[in-house]
Amino acid sequence: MPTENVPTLEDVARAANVSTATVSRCLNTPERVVEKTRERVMAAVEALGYSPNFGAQALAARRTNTIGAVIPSMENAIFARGLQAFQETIAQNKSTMLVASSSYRQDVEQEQVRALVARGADALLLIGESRSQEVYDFLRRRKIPYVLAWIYREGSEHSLVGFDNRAAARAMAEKVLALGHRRIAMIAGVTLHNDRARDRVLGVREAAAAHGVPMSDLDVVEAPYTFRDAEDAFSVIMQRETRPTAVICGNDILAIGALKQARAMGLRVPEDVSIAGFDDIEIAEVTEPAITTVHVPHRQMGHVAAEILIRQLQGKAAGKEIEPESRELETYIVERGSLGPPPAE
Amino acid sequence: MPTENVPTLEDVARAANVSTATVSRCLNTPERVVEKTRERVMAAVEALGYSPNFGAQALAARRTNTIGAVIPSMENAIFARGLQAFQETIAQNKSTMLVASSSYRQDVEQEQVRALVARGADALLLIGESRSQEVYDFLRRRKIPYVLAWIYREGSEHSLVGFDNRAAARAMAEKVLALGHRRIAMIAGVTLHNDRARDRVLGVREAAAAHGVPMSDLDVVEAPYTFRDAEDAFSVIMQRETRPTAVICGNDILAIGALKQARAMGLRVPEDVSIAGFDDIEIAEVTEPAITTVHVPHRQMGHVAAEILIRQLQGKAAGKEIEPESRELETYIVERGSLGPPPAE
DNA sequence: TTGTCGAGTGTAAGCGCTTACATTATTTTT
DNA sequence: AAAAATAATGTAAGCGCTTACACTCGACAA
Repeated sequence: MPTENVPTLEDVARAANVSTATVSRCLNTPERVVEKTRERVMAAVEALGYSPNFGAQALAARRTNTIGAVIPSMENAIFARGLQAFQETIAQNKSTMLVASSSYRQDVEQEQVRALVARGADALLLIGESRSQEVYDFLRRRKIPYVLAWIYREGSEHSLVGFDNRAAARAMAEKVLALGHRRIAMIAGVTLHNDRARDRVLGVREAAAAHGVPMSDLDVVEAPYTFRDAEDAFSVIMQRETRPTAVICGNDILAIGALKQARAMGLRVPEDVSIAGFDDIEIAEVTEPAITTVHVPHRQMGHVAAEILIRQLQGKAAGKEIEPESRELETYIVERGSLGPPPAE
Repeated sequence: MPTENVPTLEDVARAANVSTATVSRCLNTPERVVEKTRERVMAAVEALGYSPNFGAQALAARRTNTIGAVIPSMENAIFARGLQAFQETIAQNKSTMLVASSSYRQDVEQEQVRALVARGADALLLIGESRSQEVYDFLRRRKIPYVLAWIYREGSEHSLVGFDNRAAARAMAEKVLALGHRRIAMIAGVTLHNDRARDRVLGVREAAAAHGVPMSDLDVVEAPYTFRDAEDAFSVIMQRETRPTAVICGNDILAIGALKQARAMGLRVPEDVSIAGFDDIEIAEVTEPAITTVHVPHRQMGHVAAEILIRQLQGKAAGKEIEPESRELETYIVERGSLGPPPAE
């Protein structure tokens, strides 16, 4: 039976009859300790049920083996899979992930970044690129490696792991246009402080313009990422003079809300109106009809983001400067049932 | 411009021309410092951009202001809302939440508990009650307050915040039986190491037995909480000699998978077959038909769990023994479209 | 044999903070 | 106005660990 009080390094050292330095080495750099000693120490560790004190370790080593992530929301599944992959990769590297969510608010995000850094996060995963310069300055001054995910563009000064939201959205719009749709509308996410949402709108607008299809400001309505808001947005869109034949949504949550509202309005999808999503989260597959959407490589994104951070951390430990490293991932359109040709007039 | 290096308490003390103790007090117990001094110190804190070193603080104060949570999965929305509420309440108390997910595996969970404690978690939120005694012993020895959520039963030695899964499932089954169904089946979650899943099965069986409705082992099939597995399970069930007229699912994910498969098989819900869910996660509302399910007070659960932990932590700081405190919450059935009377024979 | 070297281990100085206790300033009491 | 009580601040001892540096000792070269 272990003692009442939590054992310390010193207890182990005493039990194994070595110095605390040796115990520490056994735990951190076992190859620097001769086998016989190591065995003795490990036995003592085992016997006492020793586990290092995190604070002390962090203080002395100036490193916490903790990587933080600030995501906009944990209430929907958009970031869940990516984060899961991120965490798995982090864990393989003997680090822990700390998550915080910002509710899509820039001020909250900034607060969370500070909190995570204050708690010793060695590195950070953030979503998207648009945030106050202050945050970047803060991170740079503190020399904290960070990677921005869910986004990619050439020539950024940051480390980016993601895809070109604009191009992907454009591709989806192209597909919609290719099917013959000429009246299209969009339910976008809230674009304020959200570059992914913004880029997706841009992509759709670009494609429309390229095909000479007019899209007024009224054809793009923004909605927070909830089913309810999407339903309302869809209603608004469909009550306009000339109804669109296709509604492109900023993500799958919005698409599902739109789909539900379409049904409520007695519209068949895709016969009466087509709906397209973005993200390919799990539920996009189980609706009726299933959502045609842009597949995003969530797991790969989380995985690669983790790898980059780990590499930067190693470089930093070796005294090198942190240098940005980006990676573009591919998206593709998954054709399911919600997108079809426009109804004959 | 702040200095190149991260400022320490001592830097602040020097800048404000006071001792480090005073600075520490300004930050932690401001009422113990006279206003004029405090202003001076705060100005210095501001000017230097000081933020305390987490490790040092944890080491000296023997407390991290971190509360850990180990949930079975973050890939589906089951725990998301509850966790969000938990985190909000924790945050109000100037603590941070650390999340880990166990992928519904008991050994992984045990590992995560250790990891969180090693990382200095002051208290822990766990899901359900069924885990190795070792874990409880470990927590008790380390004097770490913990609460078990998503579950409730009388007379537990632990702190429980949740609802009676068995009674809730029984109520749902009663409702199904009251509608006239006499051939019912269940798609349950994997019951191994999962008391919520187990209790839900028990509740359904109890109700069936009470009404003299036979339920063989074949009528209850277990499936991991994914759409795909639920689809397969539904197929299996519907291929049996005598088809059930109602399928009660262990949670909404399973219900949605079942619903999808029903459609794929050309069965109308609820005309040909009724489907019931459990949890009332957001998507249960947007399927067609929407899922009739057991509403679980996710947010309240997270909120109350956090409150209990905070209280226990305060008690502990005051030198008291940790004493378990439980709270039962109410569930109710939300009637939507997926449950109806059985088809006429 | 002596000197050199390197591997293994120990010594001890912090890491940046909190807090018990000591000291000094201020207020209250008599 | 002096004594006593109280409030504000300072002093300094850790908290439990890592790691630079010092030391010991056997292997090997000269």
